[in-house]
Amino acid sequence: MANPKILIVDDEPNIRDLLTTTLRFQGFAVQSVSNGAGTISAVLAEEPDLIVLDVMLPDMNGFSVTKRLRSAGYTSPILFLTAKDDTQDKITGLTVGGDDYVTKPFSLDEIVARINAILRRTMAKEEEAMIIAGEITMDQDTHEVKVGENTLDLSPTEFKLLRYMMLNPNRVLSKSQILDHVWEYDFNGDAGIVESYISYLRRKIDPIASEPLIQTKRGFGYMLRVPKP
Amino acid sequence: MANPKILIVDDEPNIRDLLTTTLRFQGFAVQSVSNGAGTISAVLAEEPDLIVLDVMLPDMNGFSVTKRLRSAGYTSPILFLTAKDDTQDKITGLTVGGDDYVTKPFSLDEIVARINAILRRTMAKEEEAMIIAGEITMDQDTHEVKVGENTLDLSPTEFKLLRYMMLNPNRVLSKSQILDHVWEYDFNGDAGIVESYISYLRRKIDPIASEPLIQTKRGFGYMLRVPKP
DNA sequence: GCTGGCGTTCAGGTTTCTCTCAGGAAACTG
DNA sequence: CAGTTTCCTGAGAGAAACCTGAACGCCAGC
Repeated sequence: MANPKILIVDDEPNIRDLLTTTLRFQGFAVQSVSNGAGTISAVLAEEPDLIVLDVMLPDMNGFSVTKRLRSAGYTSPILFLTAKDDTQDKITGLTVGGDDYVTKPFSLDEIVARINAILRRTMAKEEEAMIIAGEITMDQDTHEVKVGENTLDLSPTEFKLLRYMMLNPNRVLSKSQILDHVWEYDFNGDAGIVESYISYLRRKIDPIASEPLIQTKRGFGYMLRVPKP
Repeated sequence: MANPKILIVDDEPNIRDLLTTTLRFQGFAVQSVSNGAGTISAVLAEEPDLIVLDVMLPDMNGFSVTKRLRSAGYTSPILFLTAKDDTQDKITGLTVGGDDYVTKPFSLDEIVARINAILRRTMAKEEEAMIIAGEITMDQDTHEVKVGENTLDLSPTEFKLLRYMMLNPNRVLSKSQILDHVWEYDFNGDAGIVESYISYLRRKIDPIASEPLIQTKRGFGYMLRVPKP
């Protein structure tokens, strides 16, 4: 099967570029438009497998766009981008079927994970819900993480950090790389927070792992060590 | 495949020349421009496989340039050059979609290694993460170095020095040559530090190697001896 | 309103690294 | 063989990178 097609709808050029670059790098075929009016024609022309749709557009809102898409016969799922203070019922009104939403500002890791989760359900992409890295297993649907037989209890950020590392095993990841992928794109703090969270993860993983799995590569970053298969 | 094309964007002529010469010698097809305005047209005309982009340009900053490149449909990776005292949050947002950054002042070895790492991932250049020189192997992704079956634990500088020597085996490398490639370009200390680091390397390698691998060519420099295959 | 979990910052402590220097060893020169 | 040059390496000062406990504010749920 060819690469899934994704259409991005957002009026902020920064967000559009950020998403376009990231998703292209993930192997998706990406198109983007900046307003609601262009969405309909782009969808009809491209027939994307998924739409990333900002709810607040200058010319029309997510309801109108969705309504018009649905009545035009488009049935593929939509991932909505909403502001954090949007009311819950406004959001639930939008997400029917395989749809989902993430709040702005998001982290890139988050968006990619959600998109894969949706596509896993709608296209028959089997088997990818489970991430396995050595003795650690992570179920992206249930958020269950295990080291050997022991279940790990992680905070949301710990979970995302570990997921990012598990998706890039045996590779040195710099602190800013981690920051860019795991934290929200407008995070404006110090890279020291990565050190803190690495410390938290170690405290939870090391006591039950057979060996230290998170290694420090001084001067370069961190690495999740996974033995060769 | 033809040689990868690289575009260098920096306003300091010294840096431009330094990079141009080095990268041409590495076999890349190199072009260079001095400001942000010229970048767009150069990119569209040349379609480089990678851009080396100084974040601080006189006419516009790296963010603006990147933004305009991305919205012009240019998707190839960018290696950013940033000042070391730029706060980390300025760097944040840069390492997305295969992009990377190095801080000024850099070492030539560093730049070349990063460029190759990026191209390895974006163009399907497989298998080159591993550098092999006789009984020494070096994995550039995991930073793992082995002599035979034994793993070596190296400091960052030791690692870079050994990498440079492994990339130039059976060739006498003068101390100033080593200094130019392994140390940052503005380092103005004594060449004696190379002696120190050669000594460190020997102390770690010789006990587990079958024979002394680093040879002194008195009056000329050092050489990593690798038997013909 | 209270509580507890979470994200974030910060500072002290610790480890590790870089770089310099100087005395001694080795190699070359005449 | 004595003098000279070059190289080797131990010791150590200082800096950088890293780790971690503690504190604070925020927010959700009770």
